[in-house]
Amino acid sequence: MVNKKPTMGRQKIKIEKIAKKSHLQVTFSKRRAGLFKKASELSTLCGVDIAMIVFSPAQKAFSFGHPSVDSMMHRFLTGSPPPPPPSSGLHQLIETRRDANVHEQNMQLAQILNQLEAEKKNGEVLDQMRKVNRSQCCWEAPIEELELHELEQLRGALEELKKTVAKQVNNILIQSTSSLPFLAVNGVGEVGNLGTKLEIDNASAALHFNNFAYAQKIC
Amino acid sequence: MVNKKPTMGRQKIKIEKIAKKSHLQVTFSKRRAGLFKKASELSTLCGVDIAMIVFSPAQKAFSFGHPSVDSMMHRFLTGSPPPPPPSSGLHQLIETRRDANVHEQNMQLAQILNQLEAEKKNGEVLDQMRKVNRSQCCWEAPIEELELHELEQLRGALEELKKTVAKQVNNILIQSTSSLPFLAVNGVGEVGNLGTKLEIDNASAALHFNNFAYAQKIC
DNA sequence: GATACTATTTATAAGCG
DNA sequence: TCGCTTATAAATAGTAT
Repeated sequence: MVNKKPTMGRQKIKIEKIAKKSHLQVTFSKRRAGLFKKASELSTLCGVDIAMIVFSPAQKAFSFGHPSVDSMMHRFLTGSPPPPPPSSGLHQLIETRRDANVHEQNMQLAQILNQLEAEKKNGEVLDQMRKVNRSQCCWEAPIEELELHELEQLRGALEELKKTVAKQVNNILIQSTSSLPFLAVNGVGEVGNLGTKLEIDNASAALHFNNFAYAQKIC
Repeated sequence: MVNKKPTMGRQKIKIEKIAKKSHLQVTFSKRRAGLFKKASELSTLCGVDIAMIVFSPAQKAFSFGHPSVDSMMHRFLTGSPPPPPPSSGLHQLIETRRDANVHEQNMQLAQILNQLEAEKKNGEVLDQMRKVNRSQCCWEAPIEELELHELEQLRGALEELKKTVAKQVNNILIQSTSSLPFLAVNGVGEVGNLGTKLEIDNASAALHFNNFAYAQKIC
């Protein structure tokens, strides 16, 4: 009887950058799928919202977002008052926050997540940026030298944002937003002239949640 | 001989909303940790960027972000022509992009991811916002009525950003930013009078990166 | 890049302190 | 809420397609 097994089976590996590119590619593919599945399961099991973005080694990006965005935006816009947070001690909370640096970071994250999800919905942020960008151009000549020193400040800040976007144009991104069953729908299409591959996993799911929803309303 | 085993061992479960609340809490805790660990591993193994936010059942949010941005941004900004997309067809890509709605979304995602990671590093974005906010105040009176119609546009766009942040104050967020070993540092603290719990997993990871830094420089 | 096929390594559902 | 243990469910490394 030959003891030759078909494969070595799973081998233990160190968690460190994989050198061999082909190998890395396979691992990325598998683990990304696994990660998304896990996220999807967590979302379903606990009824929570999850947003995630993963940039592939090839400069493409995969994103996963659980449902919630829809319902969240809905409540948000329709203004349906959320149950949990009793608006009572809200102000105190706000005051306290000013001293908590960590909170600021958290806020930023939350804010960004919001935008992120919002964009997915209607591309609001991009519109904002364009608007800013346009305005900017109009100014440079006419005002700059007058006395609007402050304006420079603002402009600088905006430019940063604008540029960040502009600079990333060459990053072809793949976005796949899915919820469970996670691999349900799958559409593939070619876009652009660089052989860019666009993949979209989309399974509109059952969301729950309303975070920023009331935030808007209360403050 | 008693065949009584100490435990049932892991049992198979259906991927569906967990009813028992105490159970759900435990599962959430464990799986979130597992998810973050997986994300961390993927990030390390493949050297890719990952950003993720998870809202807990209690309206708190956990976020995970891996550094990698640096490598991406670095290549991007230092102009080192990224292997795949030869910067040659950049303009074409930009043009093409205008017609690809999906690409816009992707860009937005990328941009936001960037900001997100940037904040984690030094709260630059927050600073930006504050700056903008301040500048804004200085203007309102002096210029507004003159002829800077464009300015209004810009201001409006900025206000949106500012407001988004301000409006989210009541969302206590738990941010855990970790890289491997992922559970290294762990701080817990109580905040506010709502029994809000703030948890922070912080493994000042070895981030590398300065996004807006060179962005500013290059553009 | 994505899949299929196993042998193994991991992640975890339960249960207990 | 956490931490720890155990038995079992899942994920996945190595390969080949």
